[in-house]
Amino acid sequence: MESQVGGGPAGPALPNGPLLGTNGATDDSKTNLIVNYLPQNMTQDEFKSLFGSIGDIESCKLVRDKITGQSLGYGFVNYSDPNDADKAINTLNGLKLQTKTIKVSYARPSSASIRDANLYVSGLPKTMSQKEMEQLFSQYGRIITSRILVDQVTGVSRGVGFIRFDKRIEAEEAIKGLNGQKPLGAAEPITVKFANNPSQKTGQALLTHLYQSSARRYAGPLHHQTQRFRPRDPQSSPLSLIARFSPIAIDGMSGLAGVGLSGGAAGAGWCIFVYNLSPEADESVLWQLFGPFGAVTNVKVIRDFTTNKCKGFGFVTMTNYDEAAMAIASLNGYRLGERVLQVSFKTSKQHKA
DNA sequence: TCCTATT
Repeated sequence: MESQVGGGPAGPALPNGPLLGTNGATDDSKTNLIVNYLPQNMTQDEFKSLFGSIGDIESCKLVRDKITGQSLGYGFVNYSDPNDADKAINTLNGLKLQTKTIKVSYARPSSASIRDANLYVSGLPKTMSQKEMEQLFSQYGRIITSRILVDQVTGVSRGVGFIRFDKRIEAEEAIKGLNGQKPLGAAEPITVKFANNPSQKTGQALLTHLYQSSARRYAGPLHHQTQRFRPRDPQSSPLSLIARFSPIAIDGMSGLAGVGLSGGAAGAGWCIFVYNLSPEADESVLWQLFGPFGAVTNVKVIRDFTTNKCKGFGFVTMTNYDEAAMAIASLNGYRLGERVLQVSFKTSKQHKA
């Protein structure tokens, strides 16, 4: 649906490495997706597992900070089959994971012209809605995302927000046209400038971020998103956290799978047995149920080979014991539609030493 | 005065 770069502009695009046209068949605009608003603690393996549940993945990448290894909260998935990409958008877009609602959409062709196109806007009238702000900016180009920040308690606008344009030149034009201007009937002029670069975070900010993103989340599926936790006792946080967020931990599944944990074939973690799923149940329902409790590395719905219907049970693998225990405590007896789930740690009969 | 969308 997006017009491709070959649309005819004789301008200085495509410096030397065209993304397509090599053999006439490399158009990935229908297989390549971008995924936004991922939970901070999702790993590459979890990311791959989630999107691999839809269909064969050609490649996927969770984008991480080059230095800290921390997830930047978005990633790319390239499916082998365009139909699977379409299916991923239809079934995974809007999926709630922890406190985030993920967004799944086709990736635009990568290009320098779409980078640094994010604007920070302040001084907005408190009454201005996101839609009104978009209307104000839309005259300068195609808006990819917009957001108005609100007070976490009252929900009222803080008068600041973000506008991401498709192209950086559009953002530049918007600054020229709107910075210092008064929107229609507003008492004060707004300030429009490029947003801070995410990589500008100080070490202190990063540390704070680590503490916050690791604070225990609520107990219960899919609902309230309270972020009001106090920083934990410093003594209780450091090592497990650092391990969790280090590059070693992120890529460590391959080499040390199963060590010290009840491992399943799916990899290291705590395997959870989920019983009384409906015949129509699919992987996404397991992600929805367990995702809010913490790091989920794998989900599997057991299906009848011939009918392809769920046989009534499935498995979920979670990385951390306390999150798994919380999920079990909360979801065992949980009513899903007309059914009451039974949830417990998987009892392993194999491999009795 | 900053939500985290370009490999």
